[in-house]
Amino acid sequence: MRIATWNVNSINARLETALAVIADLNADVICLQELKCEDHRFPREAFEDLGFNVATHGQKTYNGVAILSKHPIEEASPRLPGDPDDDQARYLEAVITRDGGAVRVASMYMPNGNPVESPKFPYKLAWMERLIGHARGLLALEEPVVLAGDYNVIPRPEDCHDPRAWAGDALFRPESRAAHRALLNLGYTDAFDALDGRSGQYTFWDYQAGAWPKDHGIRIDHIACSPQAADRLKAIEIARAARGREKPSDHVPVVATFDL
DNA sequence: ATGGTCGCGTAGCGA
Repeated sequence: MRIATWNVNSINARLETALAVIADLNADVICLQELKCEDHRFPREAFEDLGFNVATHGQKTYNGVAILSKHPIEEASPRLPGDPDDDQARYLEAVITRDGGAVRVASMYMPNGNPVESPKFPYKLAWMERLIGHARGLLALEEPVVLAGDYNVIPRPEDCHDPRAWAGDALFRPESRAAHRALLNLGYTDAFDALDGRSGQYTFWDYQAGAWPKDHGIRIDHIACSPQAADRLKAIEIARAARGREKPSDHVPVVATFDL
């Protein structure tokens, strides 16, 4: 089973590009982020025509996450537990079933957190703490669990072109990196760490200042696997070519392959 | 060169 994550940066502005990118991915499950539309404006039929089941959790203008799956989607559950007042559409969890097994998949769009002197940074850290609490509970199920998404965290200095340029940014602050490590330290395996780990393998390049042609990117889209998923993890790929297309998202897909 | 680019929605915010 191939499970992908991709921050699409508006599904409606990107539909033609998205259909081409997704055709190339050959994925069974695709977690999308930054839909930037309410559920009734998601182009569901375009993906159903490609053979995907569709679950969405959108909102007007900002955020929004979806799960596309060639296998049945069960127990689709929007919202990260732990704060009933959080109305930002950043989390959708579902169980993907196929003969003889199931995998629980979350599509996540973690808060950016900038500027760090604003309430956005504590919101980011609180969101990550809620995720850690929820992810701890999921481990008790002893199931294959895959937490995929735009984490808005640069894990290591080697995951950005110029660490000095990112010093102090919410994506690279010690608190953000520590929260990401704490999630993994619960017992989750980061798919890229486990199978690749190279420097300079980016998943995001800003639209500004020639970041893509200069390869001034950052690696912020990640896939965390429970032990039962990590046991079956076989490959990790970053679909870098997507950034060179017409009308690209600023992120590219990441795909993990499992013996599931 | 003290900006630069997108998307949403139609000004200015978010990234």
